[in-house]
Amino acid sequence: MAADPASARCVTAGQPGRAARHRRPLARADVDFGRLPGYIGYQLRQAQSAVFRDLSRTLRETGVSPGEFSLLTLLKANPGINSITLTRIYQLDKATLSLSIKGLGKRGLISSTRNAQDRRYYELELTEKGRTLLLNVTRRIERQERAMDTVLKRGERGMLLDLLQRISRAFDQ
Amino acid sequence: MAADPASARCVTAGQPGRAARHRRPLARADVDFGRLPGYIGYQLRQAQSAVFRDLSRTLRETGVSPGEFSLLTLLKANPGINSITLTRIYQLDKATLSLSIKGLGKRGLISSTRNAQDRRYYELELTEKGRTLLLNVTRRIERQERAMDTVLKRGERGMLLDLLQRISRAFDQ
DNA sequence: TATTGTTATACTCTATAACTATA
DNA sequence: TATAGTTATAGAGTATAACAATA
Repeated sequence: MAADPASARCVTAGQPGRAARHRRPLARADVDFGRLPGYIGYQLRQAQSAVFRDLSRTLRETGVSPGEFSLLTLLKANPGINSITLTRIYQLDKATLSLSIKGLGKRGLISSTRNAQDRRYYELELTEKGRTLLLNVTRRIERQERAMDTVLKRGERGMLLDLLQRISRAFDQ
Repeated sequence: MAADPASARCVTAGQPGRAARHRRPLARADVDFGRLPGYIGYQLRQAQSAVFRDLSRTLRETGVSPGEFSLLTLLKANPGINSITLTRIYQLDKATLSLSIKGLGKRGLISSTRNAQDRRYYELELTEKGRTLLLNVTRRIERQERAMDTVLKRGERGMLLDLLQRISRAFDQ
């Protein structure tokens, strides 16, 4: 692939050659992406990071991160769920989740109640404050989802969700 | 927070109620995901992290991270590119990219040549060692891509790539 | 003055290991 | 002995700010 081997090697600075074409920074449009755009892994990362970047901005004033939003939503739908179940869902270590849960608890968004039948478990639940904040955050999330719909034609959202789920499942462990 | 005796503020431990249903950990199938599965942002994160997790395992013995793979590929396709151009592509801070580049340089995978016309620029290029390693890494990446194809029907890869690109562009700054 | 690049520092997210308590 | 959960620590990956060199 390297046309002229003399073109760089740390010593040829200034010699005319391939590299000399890049004296000025390339515009994005002039960059050759090679096979990257054909890789699902690459496009997935690009899309995810663009969405994540936008979402972090949108959620900043709520003080809730995208990951915490998922956690709160799961807690709302499954009051009393414990952290071991959450680790199975997220494929995160229990120590990692323990920190997230501690953070949400410190902010008064969730409560943790020891189970009387088996005192090793803590039942997690949204507090009133947590429920209220979650409503606000959910509105912002859904505004972002509607923004995505503006670049999707009818039926394409469902298609995309299905394709993404199949990719996830393909690598489930 | 769970270990905190103050968690007794929840006081309902042991009382029969909603939480009592969850004395034992829920299986994943029994968890209510609420509206999460309908959010593109959520499915994107799940898919991306599943793929990333698998890839990190696959690439471990090469010593190259997924992000470094993209960087090396771009360097191969655009010999002489400089780091400012790379920051535009990746939307990463120049300080962040400087660290990645330093890492690749230390491992002898890329060379950095000062431009003689404008000595502020460094032209980046793969070394022979970098080219050889990239071939190996690319083989692994493409094996993963073929694994994804086993869950996709004819035409669906192209559809997915197109949808992901549109989502990325929708949030391009 | 503006641009390319580096370094110091810090923050977030994550994992591993060692620990406590409970069963 | 096994399970739920916490804490300490460390490693990525990232950003901000201050800086040096060059234009």
